Amino acid sequence: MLKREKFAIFVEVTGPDGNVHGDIRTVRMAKQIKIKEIAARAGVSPGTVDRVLHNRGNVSAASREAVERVLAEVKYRFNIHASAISLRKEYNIVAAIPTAVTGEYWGSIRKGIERAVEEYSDIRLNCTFAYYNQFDIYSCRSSFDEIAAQNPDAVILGATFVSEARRLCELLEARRIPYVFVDSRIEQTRPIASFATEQSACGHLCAKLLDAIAPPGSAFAIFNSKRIGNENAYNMLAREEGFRDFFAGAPERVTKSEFSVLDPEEGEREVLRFLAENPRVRGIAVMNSRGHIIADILRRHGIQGVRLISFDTTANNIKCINEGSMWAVLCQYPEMQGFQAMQSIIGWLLYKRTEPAAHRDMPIGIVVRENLPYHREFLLQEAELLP
Amino acid sequence: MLKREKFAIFVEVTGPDGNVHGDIRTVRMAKQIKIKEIAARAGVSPGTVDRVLHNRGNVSAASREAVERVLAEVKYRFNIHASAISLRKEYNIVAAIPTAVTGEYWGSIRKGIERAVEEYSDIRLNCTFAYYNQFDIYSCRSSFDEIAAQNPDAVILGATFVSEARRLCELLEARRIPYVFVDSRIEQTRPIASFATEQSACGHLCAKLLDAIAPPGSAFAIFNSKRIGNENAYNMLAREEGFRDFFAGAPERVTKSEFSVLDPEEGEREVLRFLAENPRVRGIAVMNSRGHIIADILRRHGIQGVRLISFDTTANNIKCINEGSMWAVLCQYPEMQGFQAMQSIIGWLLYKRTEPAAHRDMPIGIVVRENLPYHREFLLQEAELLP
DNA sequence: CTGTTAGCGCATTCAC
DNA sequence: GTGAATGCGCTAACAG
Repeated sequence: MLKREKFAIFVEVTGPDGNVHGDIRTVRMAKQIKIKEIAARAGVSPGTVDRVLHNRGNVSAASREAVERVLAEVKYRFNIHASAISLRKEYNIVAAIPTAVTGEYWGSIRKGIERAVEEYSDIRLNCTFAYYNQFDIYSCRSSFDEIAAQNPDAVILGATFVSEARRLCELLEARRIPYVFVDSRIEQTRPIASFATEQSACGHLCAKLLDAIAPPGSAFAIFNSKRIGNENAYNMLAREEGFRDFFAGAPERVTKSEFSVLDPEEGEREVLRFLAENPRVRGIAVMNSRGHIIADILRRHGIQGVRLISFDTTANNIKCINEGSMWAVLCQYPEMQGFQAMQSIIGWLLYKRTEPAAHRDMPIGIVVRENLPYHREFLLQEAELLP
Repeated sequence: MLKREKFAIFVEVTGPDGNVHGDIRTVRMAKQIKIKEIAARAGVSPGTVDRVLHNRGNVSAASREAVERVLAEVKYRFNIHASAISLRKEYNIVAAIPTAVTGEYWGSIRKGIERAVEEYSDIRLNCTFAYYNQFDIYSCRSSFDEIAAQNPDAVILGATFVSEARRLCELLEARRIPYVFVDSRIEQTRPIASFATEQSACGHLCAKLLDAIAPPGSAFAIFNSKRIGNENAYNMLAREEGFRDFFAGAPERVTKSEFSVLDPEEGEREVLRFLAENPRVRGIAVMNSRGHIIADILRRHGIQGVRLISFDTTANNIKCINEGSMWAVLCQYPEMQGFQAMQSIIGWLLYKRTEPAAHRDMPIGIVVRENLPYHREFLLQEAELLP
């Protein structure tokens, strides 16, 4: 009834009813070929194979070809453990990002980077964070100059000033220093990878949700904080574009307003005035993480029936979601961005993965009160393999 | 203006306006202590330290104490690379799960498991899949018996028959074979980890969404497929409970119905009849992955204004989301579950992480048409470090 | 240019 | 019980 082979290969199980019930199959690891074996087959020494694999020159055309011929037949993969263990180089990596406050967006990106350093703690990584004020081009420039001065092995860039970023990228490319982007992608640069959310899709989604949850025919407002926040204007504009695109057939349903963050009382007056003047508005989109400010105003003034959606699972926003003053936040998984950015650098530096990876769009998470308790910024469990 | 030390430690950048603009700080890896060093400090040999660390006996009380004293002072961590490389054992792992069809729920779990095997390909893992028919207790029993016969090093269990699962777990515990659950957690068992979604929270979320997107005062229906599907009844019941809980204040708004899957034409008649008899129903929840069947019926009959939410990003459901016949699916990240299950086994077997991990609730994803293109079952990029 | 060799940190014999 | 010795697969320095 049970056919069995050493460690089960294929088994059919026939039950009392005469039917086949089960099916067992084994996925066995293919035996990995080693450098030594490749060397033997190519008639060269392991050292030469290593030189070919890492493209580090000093190999005659003949040897190279011999090795490559073997390589073409077998599918060789580095044993990352053996690599890591025999690699004693220290890597200096700089992350130049806007000031990262714990619990806010850039703080999460930083956390993701730090987690990667932790996760790969068997690799000697020094990570330097160079923070700048994202509303201050001088600080950005100094920060970037400093990076150049450091001459690091790789750079992680959270770029809010496009021109400055381009300048730095040129410099890095000239020095052959690899770099990756987080939270952005900049044309005419050649990062080894970039991680960002498709902002207009976020705006589109935001509109879709507000439209779905508000009474038919409602009007909607885009609220932007005035020049202060923790996001760059570029992202906000792209989101707004996506939002308006959703209502392209009825643009009159979308209004836009601004509110001061620096002067909260003035901001509050602005918001209340706007709502009084626009009674058909039944949904508000705040295109950055400052939605909690609006939520507080709505809550304090007992304004019902106006749904609010904002961005990023910051500490403040989470509070609002929980107390019901905000309907949803859209989440960009900043921790994942940071983690993956560092991962791609490790892949490049250590494992010589030298083709630039395509840009990666991050998932867009929808977080409402009911799934908030299960939401995780960092979606793979942290450092699972660390003892 | 720039203070610098070897590789930047702290830098303040003063701009033309006299303000401080930047801030640079380095996170340097703490130097890890090695077994050799511990041995030296404890006045024993590396071998002895290893024996203590792995609890494998043949150590005098005196040596053990000496080592443990040192261990208490320093925070030692195995170098996973060195461990992995010097560990040449082959591990046989069995995954006993319901028949896994690619593109459906259990197929994704399998994929996650396979990805983990792939990702950790430097560890010798053989994974055997023992599939059973989740509606057939005989097949489950045979499958589980086979597992016992195999005497594997660890087991992944997707358990739909509680009694059978318990019986197997007892057996495994007696033989000290570690096991983990995916998609479930079963009382009175002691898995080293378990990964599952909080099903009643899913139901609750489902209700919240339907309520939000349907006109005020709408009625809602729970549609269940009759005894055929790819989910176990237990999960469906828990979801229903959560759903009803949301409407606890107005239970009359929730109706329930069933439809045949085996006989599609009959199923269609049932659905149409139900909708005709319950015109106030403006939202339908299908508590398993079979929502696409309802979606097709609604679409083919041009029934507008009834929102539909189902579970799992199966190929069929994704199609419906895209064409607009389904409003959302709730997603349980099955691939992640499979991946993490295997990860926790690796952690246990190789890195001797021996405290049972707490149960892990998976995130609950909301997938609508607008964020579908960015949705990823497997949220950390796949095999990023593989060459 | 190329082969040889000495580690990397840990696990596991094998003598003592 | 315990320490010394060997090897895992790969990298890099060193002779030729």
